[in-house]
Parts: sequence; structure tokens; C-alpha cells
Amino acid sequence: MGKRGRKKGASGEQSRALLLSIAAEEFANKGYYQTKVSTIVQRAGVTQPTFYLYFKSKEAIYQELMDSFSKGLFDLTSKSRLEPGIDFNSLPLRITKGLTGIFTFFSENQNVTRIGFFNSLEAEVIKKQLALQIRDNLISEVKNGYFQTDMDMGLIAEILVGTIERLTLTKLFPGIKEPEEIASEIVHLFLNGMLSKRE
Amino acid sequence: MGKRGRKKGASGEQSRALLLSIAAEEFANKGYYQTKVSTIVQRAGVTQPTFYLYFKSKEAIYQELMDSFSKGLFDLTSKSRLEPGIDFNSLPLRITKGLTGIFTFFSENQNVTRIGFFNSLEAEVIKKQLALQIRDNLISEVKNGYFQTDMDMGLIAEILVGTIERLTLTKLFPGIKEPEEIASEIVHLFLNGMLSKRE
DNA sequence: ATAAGATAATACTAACGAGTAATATATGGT
DNA sequence: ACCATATATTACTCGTTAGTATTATCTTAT
Repeated sequence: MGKRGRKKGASGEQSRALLLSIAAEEFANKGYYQTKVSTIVQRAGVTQPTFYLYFKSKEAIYQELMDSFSKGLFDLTSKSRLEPGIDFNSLPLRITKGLTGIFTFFSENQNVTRIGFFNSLEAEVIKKQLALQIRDNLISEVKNGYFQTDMDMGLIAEILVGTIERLTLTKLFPGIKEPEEIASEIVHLFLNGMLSKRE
Repeated sequence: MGKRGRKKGASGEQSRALLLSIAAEEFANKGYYQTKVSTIVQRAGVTQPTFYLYFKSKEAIYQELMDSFSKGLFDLTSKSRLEPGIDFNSLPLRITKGLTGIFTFFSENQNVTRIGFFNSLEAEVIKKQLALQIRDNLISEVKNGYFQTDMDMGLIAEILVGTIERLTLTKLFPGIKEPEEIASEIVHLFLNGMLSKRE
């Protein structure tokens, strides 16, 4: 008796994926504490115990989303490491390509990016990591004599992270600018500064 | 009978100020939702109803702290507006001074800054406002022929805000660098870029 | 056809945390 | 000396929300 039990055509993987996707949206829009499991399951058209069939806890599904973002970003940045001995004049383009990759990834994964880069406690850790990676790249470029050597590369790396962060939120996500556009404007500014008329 | 009632030497203003200060610390460290009124009052050595004697709600005390930050920052930035017709060569120093003012304010008000600039929903609004003010200044400086004119000043303003944000968190708050130091390095980078050897 | 395992629902618990009613003690002006 | 007011406490309520015990239905391999 009753309308309990497994539904026709019910597929576990599908339910799980749906929950993940909706949860990403909720977490991205409302943050961790304002996001309710009850809302997630309601929107997914399942019940609370179904949620706990696939995820150990609210914390766990959040972590899974975080990890997904974290891994994606890490794969990206470790791929875009510069091999030594690049042509001098192609460096700006290389840097632009690397930045474009990051912005494209963010753009294609808005919800998890919001979670992993803006809303979470671990966002700081991730940004710190990104800054370190950027700093290492900058230092190796200084060794090649490309930049001024009297600058603090750790500082510049942090400035770049702040720049990426801010422009992602204000220009990329609202669709005001494309990844390539943002990347090339950043590179232009950071290389030449605002006073330059040099070419 | 009992130990109820007003305490000897109890001063309302003092209790209120203490609650505000502790609340600022809690909100700054844990964010809004993880901060508990019960913890605040416990740390302040008063009870819950005492809290509600001075603040309408948890939301209200949070708003009060937010407003304090918001007002402080606004006073600062509106004061540092550039009057027209400044000497060409003194502009970098002027900009550095303005930035130093902001960093000093942040440094002297860490907790509310964390709340108003990093943890809150309204942080976005505040940053947006700051970006607009910076953009206006930049544009007026372009009119004076100081910068290249082919750059998107809205974009640069956002980059500056991101820069301020990030360096506040990673260099200023940990005490790694002083306000003046950070300000002058920013100005140097943004004016000259990383390629420049010009002087 | 049937048992085992997978997928789901109903109806609950348990805890936490914001906010309050009622009550008591100190202080300061008259 | 006394009362009005400011300051504080004890001991609650009440809603919200994460998580669960139990039961039911579907699916698939044999």
C-alpha cells in the first residue's frame, strides 16, 4: 500500500548527478550555510533520504564540488607551465594563452568556481596555491631577463590573483567580456603600465 | 532572592561597546552564520537578554558593524578626490597617498574590514562603489593627458580593487608589508609595467 | 519466476540557536 | 528616603534543519 518505493526508470547515477548540479547552483548562489538540503532535494524532485543515499552529508557534497573545482584548476595551471627557452617575443602571447585558459575554465564552470574561488573557506588555500604557481613562473621569466629584476614577484603574483578574481566576478561572469579579451588586456597593462606609449 | 539583577558598576555603554567589539571579532573570523549570539554574550560575560537590550537582533549588530566600515571607507575615498589642475609630476605621489590612506584604514580596522570587504553580501556593493570612484578619478586623469587613452578605465579600476583586496589579505593583515610600501609598489607597477627600464 | 540488491518514500528525531517573558538589583535625581 | 529607569538574570519557547529508522517498489541476473 502507499506510494512509497523505487520509481519506474529510476537511475541512481542520474539522481546523483542531478543532486550535484542543483547543489552547485544552490551553494554558488547562497553560500554554504544558507543552502538547505531540503531545498536541494525538493528542486531535484527526490526526498531527503535519497540525498543521503548518495552523499554522506551536506558537508560531503560540498567537498565533492570543491574538489572538482580544485582539481580542474590544478590540472589547468600545471599544464600551462612554461618550458624553458621560449622565444622572447612570443612570451606575451604565451602568458595571454595561459590566462585565457583560466578564464575559459571559470566561465565554463561558473557554479563550482563561485564555490571554490569565492564562497568557501578553502578558497584562500586555492588562491594561495595559484599565487605560488604564478610566482614561480614569473621568477623563471625574470631569470631569462624578460622582466625588471627589482620587483617582488610574490607581490605581483598576488596582484595577478586579485586581478583574476575581480575581473572574473565583474566582467567574465556577467558576460561583459570574453576570456581572451580580458587576458590580453591584463597582459598589456602589466607589461607596459599606464604611462607607456612604447611599442 | 538569587543573583539576578543589575551588577555593581555596570555601565550600559560599556557593555554595548564590548559586545560590538567581540561581535566584530567573531563575525570577522567565522562569518555571519557561524557566529553565535550565545558565543558573543558568553565571551562578553553577559547573558542573552542583555544582548537584546542593546541590539534588536543578530542581523542588526552585524549591520551596525557593516555601516561603520562602509562609512569610514566612504569618508576616506571622498576626501581623497583629486582637485583639478594638479602638478604633473606630483600625481604618482598623490595616488600613492590615497592608496596608503585606504590601507592604513584597513589595517587599523581589521575586523570590520574583514566583515565589510570580505565576508559580507554587501561587500560586493562596497567594492563596486569603490571601483566606480577609482574609475572616475582615472578618467579625469586621462583628460589631463596623464595616461594612455586607449585603455578601459572601468577595467583598470576593477583591477585596482582586486589588487587592494588581495594585498590587504595576504600582505597587510599578516603584517608582511606596511601601507606605504604596498601603495608605492602598486603605483610603480601600474604606471610603469614590468618591462620598463625607463626613468 | 524469484531472490538480491538498488532506488526510493513516509514519517520521524534530535539538536541547535535566535529570540522572549518574567523578574530582580543597582543608580541617580528629587 | 524613594521612585523611575537603566541594567541585568533565570529559565524558558519556538522554528528550523540536518540526519535517520523503517518500509516499499523496481530491476536484473540466474
